[in-house]
Amino acid sequence: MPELPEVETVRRRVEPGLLGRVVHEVRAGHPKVFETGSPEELTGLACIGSRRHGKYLLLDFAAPEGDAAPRTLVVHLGMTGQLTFAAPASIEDHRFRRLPSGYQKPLGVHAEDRHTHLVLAFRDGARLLFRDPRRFGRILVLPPEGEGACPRLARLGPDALGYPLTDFVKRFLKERGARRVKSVLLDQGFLAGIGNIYCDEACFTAGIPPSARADTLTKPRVARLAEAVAEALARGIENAGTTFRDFVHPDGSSGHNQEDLRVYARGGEPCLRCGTILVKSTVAQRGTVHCPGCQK
DNA sequence: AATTCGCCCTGTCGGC
DNA sequence: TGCCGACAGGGCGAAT
Repeated sequence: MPELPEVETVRRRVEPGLLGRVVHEVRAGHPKVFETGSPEELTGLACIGSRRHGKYLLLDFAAPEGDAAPRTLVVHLGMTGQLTFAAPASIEDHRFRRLPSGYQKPLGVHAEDRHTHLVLAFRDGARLLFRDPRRFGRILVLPPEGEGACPRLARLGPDALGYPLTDFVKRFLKERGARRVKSVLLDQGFLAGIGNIYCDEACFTAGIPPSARADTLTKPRVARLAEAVAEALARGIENAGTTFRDFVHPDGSSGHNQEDLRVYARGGEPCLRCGTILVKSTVAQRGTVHCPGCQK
């Protein structure tokens, strides 16, 4: 489930291939994937840069000569979204799919299939593909002035990457309410980019149970939580994202942060720090793992 | 007003 | 072996 580190990894790795390339042809798949605007509007435009806000990837396009109106392609990967880039001469790998035994995948770009919902074919033959079997992902095409008016983006709080710890503490204390800690961290309006994996990991590092009521945390513990969130995200990016099943880099390769996780997906296994058996439960309607020994 | 619930989706996995 | 229910969960609108 692509969260901030996964999206940032995709952004960094897909941008070099996109810069300067001009969209020649657009193929769109399932209509429900497209929420606002149409990808056809990108035809003739060149990619001039990329941004990210929380889990949203924003690709900016402008006319090479400057006569057509610019557009921003907004991509949310949802649960199973994959954004891949095929260089002009690359060969499609029809074996591109998850292997039953683990996260090793053949290198290559997936062939267009029934789950491919967007293909941007560039003039030189390169292609950007969006594939999403479960279709929780969304694609929006916005004019520059449409960004502020887009409800999805407007609802987002500040991006979690590089967010000042003092601001985190201040706003957490002010906005936490009677919710559980996990509920606050997952709230994209509070902070944009944290999902289930990095939430559980940060709570473990901070020694806070995800189910604790947010309004019971003392200020020092909130400060620890802020640090833990920053640390979890930074490590996720260093490790190029977490690949359990579907997440892939634009070239089809995998992240390796899954080897560095302390609690997520480790329910029933011993805690790496104290040996206590990790407990799996449901908090804020999400599968949650924590260590009863380390998180009190 | 704040918080929780139900729904959208398909592939995978465990149990029988 | 094969079928089937449970599960994964981000975000949004509805319900409480």
